[in-house]
Amino acid sequence: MREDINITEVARKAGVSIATVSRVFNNNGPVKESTRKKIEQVIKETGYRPNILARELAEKKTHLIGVITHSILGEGLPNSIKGITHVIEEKGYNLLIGNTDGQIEKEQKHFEIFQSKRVEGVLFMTRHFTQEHRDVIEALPFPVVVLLQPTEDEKISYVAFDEYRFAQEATRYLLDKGHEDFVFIGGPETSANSLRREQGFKNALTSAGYSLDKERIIHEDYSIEAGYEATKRLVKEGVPFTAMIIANDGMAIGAINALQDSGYSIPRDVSIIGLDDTALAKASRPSLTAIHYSYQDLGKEGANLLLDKIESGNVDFSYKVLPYELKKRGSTEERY
Amino acid sequence: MREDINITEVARKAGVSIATVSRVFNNNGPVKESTRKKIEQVIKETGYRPNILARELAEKKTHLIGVITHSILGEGLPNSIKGITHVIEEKGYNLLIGNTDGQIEKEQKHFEIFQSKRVEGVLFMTRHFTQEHRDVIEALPFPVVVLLQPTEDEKISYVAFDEYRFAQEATRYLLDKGHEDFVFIGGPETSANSLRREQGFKNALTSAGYSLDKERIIHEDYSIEAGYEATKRLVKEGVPFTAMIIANDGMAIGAINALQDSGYSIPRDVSIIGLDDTALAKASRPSLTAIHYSYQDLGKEGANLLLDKIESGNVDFSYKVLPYELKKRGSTEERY
DNA sequence: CTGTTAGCGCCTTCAA
DNA sequence: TTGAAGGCGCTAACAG
Repeated sequence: MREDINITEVARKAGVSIATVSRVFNNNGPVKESTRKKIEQVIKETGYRPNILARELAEKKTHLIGVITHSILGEGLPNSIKGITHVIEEKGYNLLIGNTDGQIEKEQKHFEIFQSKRVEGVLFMTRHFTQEHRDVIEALPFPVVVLLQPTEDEKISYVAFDEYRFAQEATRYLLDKGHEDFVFIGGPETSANSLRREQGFKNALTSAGYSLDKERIIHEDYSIEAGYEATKRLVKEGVPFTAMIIANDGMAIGAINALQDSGYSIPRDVSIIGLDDTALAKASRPSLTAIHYSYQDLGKEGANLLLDKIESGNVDFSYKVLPYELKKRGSTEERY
Repeated sequence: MREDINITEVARKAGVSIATVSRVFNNNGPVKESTRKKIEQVIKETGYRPNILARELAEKKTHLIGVITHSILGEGLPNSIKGITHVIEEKGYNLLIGNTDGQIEKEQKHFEIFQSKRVEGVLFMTRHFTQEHRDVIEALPFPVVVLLQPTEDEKISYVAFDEYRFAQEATRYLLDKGHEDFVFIGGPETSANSLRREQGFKNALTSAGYSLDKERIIHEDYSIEAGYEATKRLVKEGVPFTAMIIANDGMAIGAINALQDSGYSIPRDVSIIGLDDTALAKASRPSLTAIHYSYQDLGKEGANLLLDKIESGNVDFSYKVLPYELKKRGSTEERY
C-alpha cells in the first residue's frame, strides 16, 4: 500500500502548476508536448489518480446511479442489476446499491443517503408502490424510475412486466386445452405483483363463465417447500383439480414434487404452469411450462430510461411494459 | 423534483452561521435549544441534505467499500453481496459494485475507478488469482481482501472455502460406501476453484490406492445442459461407473436427469454428490447429496475482515477458511 | 454558545 | 502555452 497523492504534489514534482496537470489529465486545453511528457512521467511514477470527490464537487456531477432494491437474491433481481450495470458502465456511471430487505424504513433511509451522496438518479424496486412512495419521490432532487411496479401516477416513470395479462394468457391456454378445475397458488397477499397475477387468473376464468371457490386461491411465500406443502394439503382435502397456475416456478416445482409423491402423474393428471421461468423450470422432470420474461431487459430498459432523463433533463412521465412469452414444456397437456 | 440546497442557504434562512448548522446536523458541539429548533425547522422545510461529497472531501473519509466481482448471477454471489451489505451498512458504509464479467481488463479498470472514488477498501472476487493481481493490489492505497481464492501470498488477506478438502471428503464418503468406479465433472479448466476440487477428488482416490483414466475427469461450463450432455456421452461410450462427484449442483441435476432418461435409477445404479448446494439440490428427485457452504458467511467474514483493517489501520496478512458440511440426501447409496 | 476562517483536491476562468 | 486565484460545500480549529 502506498499513499494517496494529490495534484499539488504531482505539479510540484513536475515543476509546473496544478492547472497544467489538470489539463494533461483531462486532455483539455493546450499543453506543450515536452511538459505533457514530463507530467505523464510523474503520474506514472507516483500512481496518481485524481480524487474524484474533489472533481465532482467542483463539477457538481457524481456519475453515480443508485439502485434501491428489496432483495438481491433469487434469479430475477441479480439479472436486473446485471442489465443495469451493463448500460450505465458503458456511459461512465457507477452503481451504488441499497438493499432494503423489504423494510420501508430502509427504503426511506436509502433515498436520504443517496440524496446526500448526490446520486444523479435512482432505480427503485419495491414489493408494492404506495402513496407514501409517490410523496417521497416527488420531493427528491433527482429523477427516479420505478422497476417492477406500475406507479399509477402520471408523474413517476416506470418499467414493468404485464403480470395481469400473462397470468390471464396462461390460464386461457389451459382453458383452451379443456381444463375446468383450476387452482392458483400466489405469493404473499402483500405482494402487489402476485395480486396482479391473481387478478389476471380470475379474470380469465370468470370471463370464460366459470366461478371459483376460495380454497382454490392460495397464498404462500414463493418457496419450493411452501409449494410442496400447499399442494399436499389440497390433495389431502380432496379438492378436485386438473390445472394449476402458480405464481413462481419455485412453488411450481414444489407442487410437481408433491403431486408425484402422492402418486399422480404430471401432466397426465394435472397440468401446471409457472408464471416465472428460471433455471429450475427447465431442470425439473417433467420440465415446467412457464411464462418467460427477462429481468435483464428490465434493468436495461430502466437504466436507459433513467439515463435519458438525467442527460436530457426531460423528466416527463413515461413507462414501458416488457414482453413475455409462454414457454410450452412438459408439465401441460390437453384434457379430454 | 426540487432543487438541491446547501448549508449556506440553510444558515441564511435560519439567520445563523454555517458552523452552527453543521453542529446541529452532526450533533456535535453545543447549540442553544432555541436556535437548534429553528435550524431543524429550516432543514425540514427545505429538505436539506448535506452534500456528502463535500463532507468527505473535508474529512478525507468516504465510507465507501468497493466490491469487484466476476459475476452477480447464480445463487452464490448474490448471497455473498447480501452478507457484505449486511455488515457494512450496519457500520455506516456504502457499497459500490463493479462487475467484471470475468474480464481482466475490467478488473484493472475497476480498481482504478475505485481508487479515484477513494473507496476505503475493496473486496475482490475473481475466478483465478495471479501474480499480476498481487502486483496491482500491493500498489493500491487501500486494503483489499480477496474472496473465494487463497492468495498464496503472505501479504494479501483472503477468505475462502476449503475446496480441496471438501472434494476429498465427498469422494471418501462414497469410497467408504464401497464405490470403486468414479467420474468427476468439473467446471472449466480455467477455473481455479474447480481445479482445487479436482485435486481433492484425485487425492482421495489415489491415496485409497486407485488410479483413474482420463475420461473420468471431464470439464464443462457449470450449466445444467452441460451436465446432461456430458453424462449422456459417458453412458453412450459405455464407461462403467457407479459414483459421480460433480463440481456444482446444476451439472449434478443435469447428470441425474441424463441417467434417468437413459433408464438408470438414482441412487440404485449411480450415486451422485454435488460440491455445491443451492435450491436446485433440494428440489431435484431424488434430492441431491451435496456439500453445503455459506456464501453469505463468505461475504460477512470478508467484510468484517476488511472493516477491521480499515478501522484499525492494521493491514497485516490474515485469512479465514470457512466451514462446510456434507448434506446427505437421496442421491447417494451404499454399494455392495 | 456562536461566528470566522482555513483548508480538503480539483476545475475553470482570466491574465500573462 | 502556462500560472494565479476563486469557488464547489463542508468540517474543524480558533476566537470571541
